[in-house]
Amino acid sequence: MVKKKLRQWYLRITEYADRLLQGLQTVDFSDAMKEMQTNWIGKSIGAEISFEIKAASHEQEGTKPKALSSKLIVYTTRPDTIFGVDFMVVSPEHELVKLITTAEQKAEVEKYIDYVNSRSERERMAEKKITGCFTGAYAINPFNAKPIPVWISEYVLAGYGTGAIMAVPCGDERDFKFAKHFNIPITNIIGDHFNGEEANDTKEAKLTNSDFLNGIVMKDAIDLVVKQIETLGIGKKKINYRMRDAAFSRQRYWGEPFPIKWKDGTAYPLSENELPLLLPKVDSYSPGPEGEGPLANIPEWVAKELETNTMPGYAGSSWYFLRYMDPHNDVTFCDRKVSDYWNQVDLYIGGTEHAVGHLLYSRMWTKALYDLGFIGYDEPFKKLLNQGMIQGSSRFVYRIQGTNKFVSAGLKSQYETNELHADVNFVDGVELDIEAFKKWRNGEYANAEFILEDGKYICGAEVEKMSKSKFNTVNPDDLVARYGADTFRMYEMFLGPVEQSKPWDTKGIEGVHRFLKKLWRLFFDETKGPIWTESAPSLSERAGGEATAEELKTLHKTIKKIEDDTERFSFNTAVSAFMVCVNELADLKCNKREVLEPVLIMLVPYAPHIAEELWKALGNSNSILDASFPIFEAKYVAESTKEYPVSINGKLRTTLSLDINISQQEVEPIVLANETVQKWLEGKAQKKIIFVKGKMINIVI
RNA sequence: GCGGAUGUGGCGAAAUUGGCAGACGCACUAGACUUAGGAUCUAGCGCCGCAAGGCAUGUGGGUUCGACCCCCUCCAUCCGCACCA
Repeated sequence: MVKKKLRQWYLRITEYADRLLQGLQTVDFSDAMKEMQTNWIGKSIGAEISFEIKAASHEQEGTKPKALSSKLIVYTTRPDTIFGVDFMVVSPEHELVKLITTAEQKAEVEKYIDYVNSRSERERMAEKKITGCFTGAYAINPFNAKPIPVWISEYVLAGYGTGAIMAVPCGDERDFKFAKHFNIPITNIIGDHFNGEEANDTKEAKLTNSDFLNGIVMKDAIDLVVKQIETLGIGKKKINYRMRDAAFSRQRYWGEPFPIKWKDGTAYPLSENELPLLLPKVDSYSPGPEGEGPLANIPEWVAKELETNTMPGYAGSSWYFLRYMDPHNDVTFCDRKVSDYWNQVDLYIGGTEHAVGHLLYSRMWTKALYDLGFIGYDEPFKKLLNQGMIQGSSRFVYRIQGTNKFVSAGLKSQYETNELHADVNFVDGVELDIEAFKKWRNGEYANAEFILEDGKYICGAEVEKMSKSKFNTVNPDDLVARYGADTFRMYEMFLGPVEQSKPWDTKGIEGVHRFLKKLWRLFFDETKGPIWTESAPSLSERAGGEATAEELKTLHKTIKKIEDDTERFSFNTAVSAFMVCVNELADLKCNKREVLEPVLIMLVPYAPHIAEELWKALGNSNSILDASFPIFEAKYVAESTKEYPVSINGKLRTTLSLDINISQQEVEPIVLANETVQKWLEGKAQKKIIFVKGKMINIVI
């Protein structure tokens, strides 16, 4: 493997950082999503302060300090701690390192930089060792002329802020640990708030040891110091973002071409009449000779000096919803009148895995198009609903180290084993189908031996992301073939709240399937054929009369529930409401078109195929998609009495059927006369009777 | 470490505004129909108890006439970010 520098294009998303942050307040996203984007953008308000540097070792030797033209500029969010700075840390890659390192420290610094370079990013993140090296140089605190040793350490990142920090060990945990590790004396500027055992990042402490800031509460001192450094011309207020510009070119894959051509090493955009730039037809998508994209393999493309990188997937995914509004327009991507008409995407259902990618890029893209006047809004998605992930349920086998023997999960503690994913498709529950396992991966385990428990090989199990690499993927095609797409769709909805993740488990799918069959039987009998009836006798020989009050009550109760549940994305309870409805209609032996037809219409989004099929079976010639949603009428569900729960001291003891409009005065004597209530009162007088109309009755004794 | 979420029967879950905990479904038990049942129907099904009743929404506390729901403590699991000064 060889590391190579490649030409890359970047999307200047950092230009939009602040607006992407502001915009979050105007959209209906979950808090988790807003939090993720906010953290990713990582806005921080602070100051850049520049420090004079002197090479102290020269001074000590009595020679003239070497005049250093470069100053050390640090970024801090806590300028109020300026008098607590006990050392500086610059990143090992910082350009100043070479300039300021003293002769005495040169060897050590070089050794340290070699060490840092030897470590991969992964190692650096995984093991957080405290490492560092003194440069021999000192920065001068501009307020009290105190010399501050300058160190280098890998914990300071070159890419953030100025790549250098002022370390305040009494207020920052990492700085504190660093100071302890290298025995750097710690200045306490927060009085009692610092205990010497750990740093305290409070902003509430009154400053001590801080010259002109003494006695001022830290959070109030921040602006004071910023003003002061601005007056002195040694720094300025500065806002930083953690977010980086997004790499916007790809080499390995086919993607949209850049409308860019090169001339003498300079990139020029193609003129309008050269657009659209279309990709050539190719047979092979292999990468170009020097790790460039596939386009570098195409002579006519290269001859025109066109850019050979292609765009990443999110180039298209950032704005496709606009094209969907006006897909056949060959003049512009989407006519302004059209996008004004459709406006924002009302509801976007997607997973959180796109939180800091696609969902951030589309927001930026929309803002750019808005700025250019192509669309009239700068947020793409009005509301975002995060559906949970269907996770995989992984199975593991345990191979005894250095052997081809596998030990059943219950016995694995007796051996040194390696855990391997086994394909869930040949595990029944947790029992491994050994023969299938032996044939797996072209017989890689054909000669494996197995240590069984009770004659079975038991696998370990864990819930993980569903992924091919974990061999825990299941193919929905099998289920669709067996139960149909409607059952599959409805079962997914029935599993639980949409926004919750859960492992894929088909245990309950039968229930949904039975429901659909039961629905079917309201229309058709296995032997008799069609059994639905018409309300008006003249329309059919199967006349059933008017729908009864009970039938209409079931229907309208369901209309209300489905409307409400769908509106609040509570699909699992909506499915259950359909089940209740069909159960009730079956109990009532209701086969009336007048009642069944509205149920079908409501069912369309949940089980579209069967709804349409039954709709057609009823003799409708249009599509059920064009039918209008049934209208709820309260009169059919109105009750005249209510079964009130009666509690004594909050514990349910009995229920009473009472007039819906009964008042507290009327209730009290009825309740007190009740046999069960009398029994529980045991002759004692009640202190209070709580009566909540339409809800409950509670007697306090 | 920081941030977000979630904990309710054997299982998936419901309880929408603080007011009957467990709707609906799976699994299970018994029965009916049947040549048959991986079809359908009936009944039962949180735990303890013969019953009356008691106990139950991760733990411990608080507020309230009343808490799965509000507040505090702790525990567990999942997800995201992970040295961002």
